[in-house]
Amino acid sequence: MSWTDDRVEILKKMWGEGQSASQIAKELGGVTRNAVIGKVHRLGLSNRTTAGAAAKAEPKAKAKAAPKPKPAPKAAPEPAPTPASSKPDLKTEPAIAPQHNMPARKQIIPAGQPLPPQPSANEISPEALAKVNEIEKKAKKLSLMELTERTCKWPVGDPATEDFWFCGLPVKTGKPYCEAHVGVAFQPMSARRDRRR
DNA sequence: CCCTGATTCGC
DNA sequence: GCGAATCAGG
Repeated sequence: MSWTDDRVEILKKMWGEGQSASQIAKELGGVTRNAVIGKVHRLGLSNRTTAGAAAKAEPKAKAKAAPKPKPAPKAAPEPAPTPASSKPDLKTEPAIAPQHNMPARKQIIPAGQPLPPQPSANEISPEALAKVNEIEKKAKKLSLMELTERTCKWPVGDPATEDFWFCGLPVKTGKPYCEAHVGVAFQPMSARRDRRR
C-alpha cells in the first residue's frame, strides 16, 4: 500500500480528530501504526494536544549506550506557524445558548433509542450476576472512544445520560467482553431454557 | 502487559 | 519518502 492522496486525506482527518496512530492504521489497512506515525511526521503535523502518552519535546541528555550518537547541530528556527491549511472548514462550534441551566432537574433527555439489550435479571445465573456486580465496581468506565479490541465492551448505564460507560476491563481473549460479562452474555441455550419458567 | 507517540536509519 | 526497529513513557 502507498500513500495515495485520499489515504493521506483520511490520515489527516483522523489524526486531526485525535485518533491514535494504531486506529488510523487499522482504518487504512495495509499499514502499521509505525507507518502512520512516520507519515504524520513527514507531513509535518505532529504534536497534537492529546492527553495520554504525549511526548515531551525534551532534550533527553540521557547518556544512553553507545549506538546513538546523533549530533544534530541544526537549530530549529520555528518562525510563525502560519496555518497555511487549504481546508477552510473545521467545525466552528455554534456556541449553543446554555439551556438556561438545569437546576436539580434529573435529566429530561428522552432516550431516543431502545436501550441496549441488558439481559433481564431472571435469565442470569445468580453466580454470574453476583460476579458482574462485583467486577462492575472495578470497571475502568471507558468511553466509546477508549474501547479497543482488548477492552470489555459491556455497556453500563443509560446511554442517554452522563452516567454511561463501558466496562473496559481486559477481555476474555477472543471475546468482546471481560470474563464476568462473557458469563452473562454468552449462555448455553440449555441453561436459558432451564431457567425459564 | 496493554497501550501511546517519537526517533533513527537502512532501504 | 517509507516504515521497522527502537526508544520513551502512561
